[in-house]
Amino acid sequence: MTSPPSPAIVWFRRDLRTADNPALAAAIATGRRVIALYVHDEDAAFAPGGAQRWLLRHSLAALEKRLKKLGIPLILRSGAEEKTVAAVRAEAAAGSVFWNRRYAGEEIETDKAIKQALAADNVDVKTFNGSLLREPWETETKSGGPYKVYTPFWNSLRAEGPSRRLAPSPEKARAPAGDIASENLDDWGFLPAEPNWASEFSQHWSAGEDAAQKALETFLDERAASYRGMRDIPSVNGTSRLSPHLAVGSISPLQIWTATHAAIESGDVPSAEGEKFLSELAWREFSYHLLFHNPQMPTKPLRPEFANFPWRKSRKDFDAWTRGETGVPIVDAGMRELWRTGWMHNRVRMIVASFLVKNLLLPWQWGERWFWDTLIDADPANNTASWQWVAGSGADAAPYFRVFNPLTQAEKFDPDGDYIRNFAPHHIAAQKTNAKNRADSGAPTHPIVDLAVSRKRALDAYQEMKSAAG
DNA sequence: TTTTGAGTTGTTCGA
DNA sequence: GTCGAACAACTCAAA
Repeated sequence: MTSPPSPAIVWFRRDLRTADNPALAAAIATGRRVIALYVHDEDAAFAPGGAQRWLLRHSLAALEKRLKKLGIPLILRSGAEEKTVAAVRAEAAAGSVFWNRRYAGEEIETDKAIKQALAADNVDVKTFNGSLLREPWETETKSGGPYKVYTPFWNSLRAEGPSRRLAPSPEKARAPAGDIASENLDDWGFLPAEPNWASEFSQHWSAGEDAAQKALETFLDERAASYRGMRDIPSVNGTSRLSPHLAVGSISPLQIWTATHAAIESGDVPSAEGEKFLSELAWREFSYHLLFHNPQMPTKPLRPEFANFPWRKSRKDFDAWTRGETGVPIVDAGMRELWRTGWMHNRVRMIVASFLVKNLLLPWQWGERWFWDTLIDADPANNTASWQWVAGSGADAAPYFRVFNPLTQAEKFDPDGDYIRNFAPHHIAAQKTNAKNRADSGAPTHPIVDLAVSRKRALDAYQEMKSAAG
């Protein structure tokens, strides 16, 4: 007599959805019983930061509901990833484990080790691309290497298109035969208690794949047609706001790509607008391309001459930046939007990052860590690649002499001061009492650094680095 | 192999 | 107020 086929485990990571989930679809297609597993490892590289835990809590709850409709429970376990996956595998006597790939260096190492250990126990491991349009190694220059400049990367991606098809949406899955122990989501402490800094988050964000699909539809129906003109105005809801969903995988870039192309083809979205949106999605792909080919990117400058850059180490200035107390209106507004909503408009991210790195001359790694902890959409590739881009140490980075002037930026992109009024109203009030005030978006009340002096200081520091390197 | 054109997001200065 | 040049060469990607 032969024993019944063993169950298959699907290990969920940053792919918290049932639609277009290649690992889940493949596991169900085997016809075996399916165990859906999520592991929370406090010590993992890129363990979620504080704000993202809020999103994760709600995204996991949504996934649990979705899986229940398919007929299977979501098994929650905490502990070291390698040990925990092995333990659940053994308990359930699973014969195979499926997952969608990750791309940060430490994550690749972890997954490799787990795969080897499982293979040694004769467990079949299958991995998939669930998070990118193309695998980072599938896109190459004509001479065979990775891209280091965005535009040719984008040209190539647009010409080649995604390298996979949408995975079929599952309708039913076979539940595990016996009970498999699961922890309680609410015991993980992902929601803040006192003080509840996330009290406003739910006004701005909804979690789960249904909410993600709705957000995508709304964007394509109502905002994509004016994307190019509106995407840079922080007081306007002009962007897709899909980044939190992408970060935890409640939507896939392929779902976005496919829907956007359909909207272009049906004539609902002008192609120039839709293409611009897709080119922003391609920045995420480019960041993953860079991360895969430069595993040290999260901590070390890509350009070696930055290794000895003369960063300042002022905790005091850094704290003022984190609290939105720099005295520079649009910088303070941005940092307060981040704290209140778990998100910051892309234009303002560039402004506050430039201010930290250039005007305050503080290490981009400090800013990266703060963003990691406070952004609900924190992403290992996007966050590190973008900070390096602003600092000038990254691939295809801004030239060193490009120092944003936060007042000019505010006049340009927040001309009526609507954004500043929303998040840092005290600056507007301060100006109203000043007879000689400039435009609403204008002069800071008491900036912690003089903008002209600190700009010069940044340019000198870069000059110094260059002479030292040369 | 060599050459050539180009490179997300800007600011300031001086005519 | 507007506009072009300077800022700095350097690396990348493709022909």
